[in-house]
Amino acid sequence: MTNKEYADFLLPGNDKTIEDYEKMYPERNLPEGAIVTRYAPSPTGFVHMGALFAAFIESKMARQTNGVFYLRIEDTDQKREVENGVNGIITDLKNYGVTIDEGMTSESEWIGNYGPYIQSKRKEIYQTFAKYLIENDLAYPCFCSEEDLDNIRKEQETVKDRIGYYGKWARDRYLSREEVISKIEKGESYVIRLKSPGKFENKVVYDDLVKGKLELPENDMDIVIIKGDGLPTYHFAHLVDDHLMRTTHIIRGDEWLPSVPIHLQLFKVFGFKTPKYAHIAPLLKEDNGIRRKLSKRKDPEAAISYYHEKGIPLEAVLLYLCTVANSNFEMWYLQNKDKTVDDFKLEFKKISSSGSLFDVEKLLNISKNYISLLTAEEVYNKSLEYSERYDSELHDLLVKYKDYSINVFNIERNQKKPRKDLAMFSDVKKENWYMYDELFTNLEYNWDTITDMNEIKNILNTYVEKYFDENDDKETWFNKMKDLASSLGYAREVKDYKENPDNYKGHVGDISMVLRVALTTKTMTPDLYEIMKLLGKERIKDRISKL
RNA sequence: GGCUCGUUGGUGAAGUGGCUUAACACAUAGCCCUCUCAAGGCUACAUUCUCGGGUUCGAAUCCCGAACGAGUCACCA
Repeated sequence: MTNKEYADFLLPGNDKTIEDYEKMYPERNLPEGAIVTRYAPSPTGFVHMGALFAAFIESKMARQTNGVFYLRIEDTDQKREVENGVNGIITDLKNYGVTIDEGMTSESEWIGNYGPYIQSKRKEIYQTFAKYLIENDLAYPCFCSEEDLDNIRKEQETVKDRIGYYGKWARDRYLSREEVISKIEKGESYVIRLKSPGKFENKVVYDDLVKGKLELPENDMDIVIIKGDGLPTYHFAHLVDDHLMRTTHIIRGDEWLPSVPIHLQLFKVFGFKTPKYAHIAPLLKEDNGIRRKLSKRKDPEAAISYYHEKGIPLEAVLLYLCTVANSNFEMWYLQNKDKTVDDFKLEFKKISSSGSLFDVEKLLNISKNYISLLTAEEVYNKSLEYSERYDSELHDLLVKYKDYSINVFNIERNQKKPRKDLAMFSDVKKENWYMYDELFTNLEYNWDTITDMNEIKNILNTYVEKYFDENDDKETWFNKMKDLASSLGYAREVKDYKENPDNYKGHVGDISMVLRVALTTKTMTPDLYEIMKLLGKERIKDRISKL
């Protein structure tokens, strides 16, 4: 039996060679300095904020160098798979403005010339590469059961040796070919392991784009490359896929840092050019005084759908992620307000090597500023889009009163320092509900300094009878408020009242407040004159008389 | 336990031996402006960079050690 026959015996199936695949997936013809990156999730649910953070950096780096960003699905663990997982990822990415050049576009379709972009459809490719190793005596079958492995580990613990399947502990490493064949003929199941040429005492040095120069022990573990079901492990799939898809930069979470020696070794064994690595720290959350990784299971704010449901604009999320990625972005953006994230050049070197606390407070602040710079029409359109999906009541009102709603959004907006009351589109109803009669029910009035109902009635009646004229401009309107105040024994100016509080019942502000609460029930609203303008004569009189 | 990484305020952080009496932003507090709120303006908020040694005329920045935190050690990714 030749080496080739032996390899075919262990992994029967196709007869392609590595060269065939090299020809099928040639080097990419890209401009100098172009970066090829990928986002490679397993379809186990929806996208996590930390994953979006990584995907954001990956796509940004590709984009700003005129490179390629693609989506590859890592579905080699069939136990963990979730129905419709791929579609969930695609939607989440789309919702957050991360667009792909190549890769999966649905559960089973893809675009690009380096596919399939889903690992379960690449089984033959991995096996071809594994066969090469077997042929060259760099890989071998291992028949250890879970129990066998467990025993090895226990023994290592009692002897206080390093844990793992390596060197003298690699039980099946030296099995003869005859032994292997007879085991297989008996029907024993097996995996394929790398025959690691590394020594733990040796160091491998490599330069991580984020963490800097790192010195790690060489890999000496005979890691599994092909599992019992014929599918590859992450390590092997990483080698094969990122080589054939011509990825230049591997950007991933720093939980992968300890396996870099494995990956470096794999690339070396095949003689392939190693990609550059950038290991980014996870987003953190403070929980009872300790910092831990933001967890999708424990933290609702970890799922990016959370932001979508609240109506936080995707631009704001991206703006925030960009400040976390490169903190100099914040300063740059302050000086370039008319620019967007796309115009900023992200740098690997400026990515923090330790994890950042994910600060929802700051995100909201960014979002608030972002929304304040939009036009009323834009706010309307985005609110419409949001409510269409998440708030049908609001949606109906926005459709029914389109121009009116735009005018409501326009209050204190077209000015140098625009109003900043909306941090997300779910705030629209919270902030503006009283502008819609349909929502102006079940009222609870929050009177401020003046709470005596007789006095309130007196103020309102006097106002409606003597001072209300819907055609007044703002100055006239406000002067009339002052007239009203003084006619009832209140100070025209707040200052006067503060100087001689005993001379007055209150001041013009107290009077305005009565009107404000009567019309909106709230003590905190935007400009009262503007509100009245939009409400109009009939509704003003109506709301006051109903009171 | 082995290996590896990290540690500047409540938070994100700037900072690479003298320009730092530690930038900027968020949060918080106070004042001002003001018909209310939001915004805006002003002010306050680390005498010190986890701790302990060392090198140096000089250290947050360089070296050594410790503490703490994190990651990893699967036929999961």
